Amino acid sequence: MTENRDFIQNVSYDSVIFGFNGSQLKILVLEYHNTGYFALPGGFVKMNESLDDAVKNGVSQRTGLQDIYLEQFYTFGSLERSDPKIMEKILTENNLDLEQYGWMLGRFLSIGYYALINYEEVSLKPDELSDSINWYSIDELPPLMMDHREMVERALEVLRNNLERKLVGMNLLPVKFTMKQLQQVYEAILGEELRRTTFQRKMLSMDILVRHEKLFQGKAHKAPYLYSFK
Amino acid sequence: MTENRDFIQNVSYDSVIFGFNGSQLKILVLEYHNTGYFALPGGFVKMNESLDDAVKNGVSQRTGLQDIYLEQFYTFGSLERSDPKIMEKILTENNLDLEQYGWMLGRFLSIGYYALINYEEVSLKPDELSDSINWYSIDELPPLMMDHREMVERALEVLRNNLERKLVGMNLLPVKFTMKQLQQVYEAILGEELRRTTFQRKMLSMDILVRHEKLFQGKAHKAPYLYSFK
DNA sequence: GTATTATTGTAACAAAACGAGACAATAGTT
DNA sequence: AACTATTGTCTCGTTTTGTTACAATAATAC
Repeated sequence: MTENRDFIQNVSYDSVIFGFNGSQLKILVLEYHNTGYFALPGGFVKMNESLDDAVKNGVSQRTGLQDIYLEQFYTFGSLERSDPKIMEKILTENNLDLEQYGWMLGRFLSIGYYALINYEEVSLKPDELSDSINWYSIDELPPLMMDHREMVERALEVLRNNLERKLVGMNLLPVKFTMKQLQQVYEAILGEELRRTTFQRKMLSMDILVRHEKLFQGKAHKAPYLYSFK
Repeated sequence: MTENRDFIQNVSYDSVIFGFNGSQLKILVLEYHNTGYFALPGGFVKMNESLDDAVKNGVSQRTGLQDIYLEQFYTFGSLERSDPKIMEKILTENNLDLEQYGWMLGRFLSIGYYALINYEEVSLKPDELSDSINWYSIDELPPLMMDHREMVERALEVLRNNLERKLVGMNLLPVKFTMKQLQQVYEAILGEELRRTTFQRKMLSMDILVRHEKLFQGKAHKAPYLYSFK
């Protein structure tokens, strides 16, 4: 089987890119040309490039964003996870030379990263092999190829565990946001409803927020304050 | 540079093997022949072997244990972490052919795992390249080569985070243990002292322990109960 | 034996955190 | 001017945690 000396062999990365549309947690999923295969955005690591940079560049290219919040969550290394049949179909449907790209059919370790990005700011760009990249709500995902579904589950699990210790909201919300928006981010990630008063009290007591002017939304009720992270 | 087709190229694993000697948290560190280099036990992943199995086998061989509790904690992928000079010295001091083992001098991604094992049960075996493998207290480690020190720090960090969610004590203690021993494990991992009464109340309220007979230690005070995990 | 000692198990009370409900303030609608 | 939905805050009761206290007890010293 052929190789590609530019990349580390048998290693890939996959990214679970989270965004928040105001009410739902979403991730980016791409679809490969004429195959029906849905997949997480992924890529390979160049021989003279750090793992973090490889992921950063890949996510940047697809989202048009710089300064992306990334967190590594797991490395997938089972034998069963790799499926040369699937990769072969993707290559042939893209009219790619199996001689040249045969290295993609081998067994791969894949390092999983999740990204938290501001949903509003992205401008999506599919890569060469895929004809679309789109947001999907995390509870309405299409069937994902290989072990990508498991990757999403595990990313979510780690994200939930990190929720208390890292300022997750900062990366999923605009700079200024209401308490309700912040609560909705937490609820979307945890997949459960939170008590409004308890949530508000806790957030305020943590001393991480700055209160700004009120936000007048043109609604028939009291206007909420805007907050930002300190 | 030569290759070895049996292994995935440019990928290794390293293991932080924790044990508890009754009062201190310790890890296994090996020393390479005639080099002064101290390192974490590591190895490579065979092309037809899962990542988990590779680590399991490596740790088994060095400790003589089966059924080892392993947890992956991070994959290290910077460019600077690899140092061909160090690897070259290790190879030459072991009289190994640079032509045959030259693939070890390249750039490596390394997947970090930590293991929790029963200190009493191990029978240590150095591998071919190292002349010793020994327990070191985590606050009296020798200078470790490359980024192995950082690996230990990060393993500890993840272990601490997992302390509440996983039954860490089960793997570091004998089957039956006293409440004080359990507390000492927690204190050693957290690096801080815990209140005896609060700790005891919390552990008992979690409904994970079974109380057995008392342990008479020949000491001039009340004998503690022995416990095991449910 | 009996007093002594250090440690253990648990109770008791105080302080802090949290759940649940209530209510006043208020931006816009009717 | 009355009404509506949402927000910010307070209260009160419950649960959890921190702290102190104390009785029980296994071995030792006498």
